Amino acid sequence: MTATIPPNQLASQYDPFSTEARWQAYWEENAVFKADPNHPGEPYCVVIPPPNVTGSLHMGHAFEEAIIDTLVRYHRMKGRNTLWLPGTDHASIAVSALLDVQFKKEGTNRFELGRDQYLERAWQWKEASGGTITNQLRKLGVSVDWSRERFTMDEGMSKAVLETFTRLYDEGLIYRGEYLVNWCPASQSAVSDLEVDQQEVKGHLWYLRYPLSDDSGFIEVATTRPETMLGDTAVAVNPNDQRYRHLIGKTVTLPIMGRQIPIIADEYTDLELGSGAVKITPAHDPNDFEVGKRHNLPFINILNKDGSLNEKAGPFAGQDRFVARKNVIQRLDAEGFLVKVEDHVHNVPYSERGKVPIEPFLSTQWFVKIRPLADRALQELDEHQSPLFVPERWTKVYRDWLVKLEDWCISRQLWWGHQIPAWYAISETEGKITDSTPFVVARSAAEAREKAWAQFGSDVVLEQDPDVLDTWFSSGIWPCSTLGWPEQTQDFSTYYPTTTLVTGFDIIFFWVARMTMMCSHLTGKMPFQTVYIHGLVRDENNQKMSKSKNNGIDPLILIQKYGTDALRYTLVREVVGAGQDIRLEYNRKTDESASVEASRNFANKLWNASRFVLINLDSQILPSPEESSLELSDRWILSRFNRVAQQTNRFMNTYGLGEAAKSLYEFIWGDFCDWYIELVKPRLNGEDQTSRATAQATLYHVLDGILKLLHPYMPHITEEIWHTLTQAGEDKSLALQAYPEAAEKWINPALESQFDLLIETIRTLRNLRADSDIKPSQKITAILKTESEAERETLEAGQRYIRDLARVESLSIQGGSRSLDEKVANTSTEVPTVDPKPESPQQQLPTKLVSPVLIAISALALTVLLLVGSLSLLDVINAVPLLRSFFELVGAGYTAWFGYRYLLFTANRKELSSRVQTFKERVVGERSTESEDSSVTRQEIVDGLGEDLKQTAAGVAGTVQVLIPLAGVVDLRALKGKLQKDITKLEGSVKALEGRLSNQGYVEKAPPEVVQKSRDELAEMRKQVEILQERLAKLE
RNA sequence: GGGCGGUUAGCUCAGCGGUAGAGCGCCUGCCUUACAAGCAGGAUGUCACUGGUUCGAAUCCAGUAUCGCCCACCA
Repeated sequence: MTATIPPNQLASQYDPFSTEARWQAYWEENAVFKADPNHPGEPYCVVIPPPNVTGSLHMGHAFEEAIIDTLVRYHRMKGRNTLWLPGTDHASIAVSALLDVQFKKEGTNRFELGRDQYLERAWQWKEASGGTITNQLRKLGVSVDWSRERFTMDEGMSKAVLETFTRLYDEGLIYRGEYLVNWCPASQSAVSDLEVDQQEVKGHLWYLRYPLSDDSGFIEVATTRPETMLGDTAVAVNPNDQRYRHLIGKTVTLPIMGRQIPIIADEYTDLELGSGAVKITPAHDPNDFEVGKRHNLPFINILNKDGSLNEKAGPFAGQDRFVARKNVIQRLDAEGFLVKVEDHVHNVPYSERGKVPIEPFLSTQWFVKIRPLADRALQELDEHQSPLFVPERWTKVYRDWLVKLEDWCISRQLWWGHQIPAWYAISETEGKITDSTPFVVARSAAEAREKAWAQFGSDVVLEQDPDVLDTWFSSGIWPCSTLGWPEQTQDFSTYYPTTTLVTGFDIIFFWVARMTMMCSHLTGKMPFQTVYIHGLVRDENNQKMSKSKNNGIDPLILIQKYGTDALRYTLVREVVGAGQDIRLEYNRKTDESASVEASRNFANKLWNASRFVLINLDSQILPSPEESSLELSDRWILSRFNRVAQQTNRFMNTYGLGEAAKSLYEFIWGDFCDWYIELVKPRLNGEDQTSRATAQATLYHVLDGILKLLHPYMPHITEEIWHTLTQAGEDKSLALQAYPEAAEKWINPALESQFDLLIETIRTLRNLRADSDIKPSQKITAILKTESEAERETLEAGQRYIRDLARVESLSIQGGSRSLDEKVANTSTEVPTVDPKPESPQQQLPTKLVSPVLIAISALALTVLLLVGSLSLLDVINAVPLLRSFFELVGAGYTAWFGYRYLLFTANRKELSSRVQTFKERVVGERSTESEDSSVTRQEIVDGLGEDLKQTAAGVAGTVQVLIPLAGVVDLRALKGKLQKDITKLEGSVKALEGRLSNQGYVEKAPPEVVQKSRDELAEMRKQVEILQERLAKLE
């Protein structure tokens, strides 16, 4: 498995496709993620939110699995005893609907087929296509333990379901009874409250008048479902309603049906609404059901299971509910009972799966008595903050729901699922299951027989309840049943309770709450410590992705285009802490996504950085860098590395996956690639073997750490590179290596800020060069000058770095550091050093007169020193003999001039200028013997060495002055404009700071360190303004 | 009707009391022997609005607007 391609033959573009497939196969074949209960470390267990076995992978899965896998891989590398358990659920209603469609095509239906044949076909279907979703999960690179894969209808889980049902029944927490349920006429089954969606529809409000039975007039009622009047058994008014008080107790004659129904008083009736009187249909409306119970009204069911009206509907029997609605209205209108019709927008409950309006329907069903279970969950929440929700705000949502929760209808009139383990003694009720047929609940048919014999004698005839359980009943025990419960297996004792449940907010009620209620009741322990709730992945228009809108974005298409790591990284980096919805950029015409492409580019960047490291290593295995030989840049990257390791760990421990992903990106690209690799290049090609070896070791060490840090986010590419880098054998996987911990001793903020100054200095130089029209290939000499002791030290410490970078940037840089000044001073006895505070150089530089000769000598000495310094230090210059290098001579000239003008003093310019003239002549002389391009530029520069030579481009970094000669035909006005703009901007900041510091309140009340910081900043900015103004003046 | 979340650069989003940030896009210059899926540099903001608290508010509080989500039995 280990990559054996020589590093210099690695492709310059990363190919995620073959790589990802290879490592996915490797992980699975080698059972890298197989959990071992005996593994040391604190257990870390996640059970997968089981996708529907019918399903195929959508973006929501990709998002969720990416989050889980990142967490799981992280904790595995942290040494936890890790298990991520995969599986699917049987999705009772979804599969039934799917099979119904299939059978309809074949011209049959489930009732014709019969239960056994139906189930046989269902299982065939499951075997054939149930693997789709799990194979797609594999393409995400999920680090699950496939050996522990479960299905909610497999043997063990079915056993757990039986155990749960019988136990809850024995405890009186499951009961059978006749209640109003949500009936889906499409699937012809009851559904739970949660499986009902309210949809706003434009309907009508029909006003009807019911004649009082004593012919003394009418009472007016309004309804949105007029056909239900056929089942009315009362009219209710509010007891405090003066208008109707006298009618209470009287009866009305129900139109069409002709039966007399009472006018009753009930607080439920709203005085303000409609006519103030409301028709009561106890068998077809949840409120009316309650009213009916309170007043002992008859319950008249007018509906069949398929949504048509039954014989209780009189003349409308057999008609579909919506056909009947029209006909009832027509009849009422014809007979003068319809008062008026208004347009009316209202919410209609729809069956989530069946996509048709549900009917409140009176039927006998199985229910879970929810209060004792919900109260227990509430107690866990209130007393033990269990489970802990992340983000915290979901706690309230969860809690509120538990508080108002009502009994849960768990029976479904379907066949695919767990058949309810209740056996009816049908011999007691003439061979039929009726509402009053006695039954026994048992774990098996044999046990049922035993129980029934004891109760009804051995001639009892038993029939199992035909209904199945709500899918969520089995999903509700997923965390315990998948781990072996009710058996006390080693897995169960080790990994239960699980650590974290990761899921979407839409599933808190469906699943999370049911797990907390059921599992805690059954095992005495909450099923997980933490619930991490993520947002939704929205489409490019910020729309929720849904089948009906057909706006889903197929993760597999993006994976094919950019690779799994790229998609995963994109999704995870968008997570950030808050659990917000994320929007995925996507172009439907081209199937492209800019944000996933950016992640793909990041993978490629890492690939190429690694290629660079590999190419530049001598041997594959390197020891850690020798501490004593570490250079500034080495220490800097090590400091940054350890800081980012610290951040990553911190973020991951608080579910800040997005922040962690972003900080890694910035470190890898912005620090490691952009700076460290660049400045290490000269060392790798240089003569200094110690420096070279140190750079190599540091590169190796940091890259190795980067791969480990990034592995949970981009598992495939990191595994690939890591094997090549370390030459680890097949027995090793990066996924099982220890995650880097931050070594605090390497984190050095002072050094990092030193480095920031250097970076800023370089940036200033680059800008100056660009502004001065100096081509990248041209070598120039620049002068850095500072009056701050700290900055001077930084520049000195960074000299090597600056030189290295200068080489890369084709800059040759001379440092105006004290050590050089001292050397200058040592060359002549009386030469003053730099004035530390040249407020305005012209006036404030030392005015003490020194012999012109000495001045000249000093200037020359300085020049030579700098040149010699350059020679010994700069490879650039090695390439060309000293005096043959035209540009360096120019540089030398400039240096001399600068040295004269700014670094030394301004005493006798004339004298020096003659010396400079000498330089000029020599340079010109040299030039005539060499012909190089861009001679115009050179000519100008050379000319510029004389008296009309004044102009330099200047910038500041901190208060370090950066000066370079102007070259070529430069647009002075643009240059000045730029300077002026910088000054204006700075002056604005100065003003703001001055304002703040002159505010007594601020100075007195703000923390001293904040005030001091402001003072320092103000001082620096003022200095910068001065410097820039000075430079501006020089350009005039 | 209750509850929750969002409103910051052209786009997607971080930041959540001390001088406004990233990625993408855009502009300028570069095929520099890790990477053009790249390098260097650059421009861009009444931080939705109005008040308040504070020495200081994008950040905290109150309200408004607006977009979105969840829950809810109103005939």
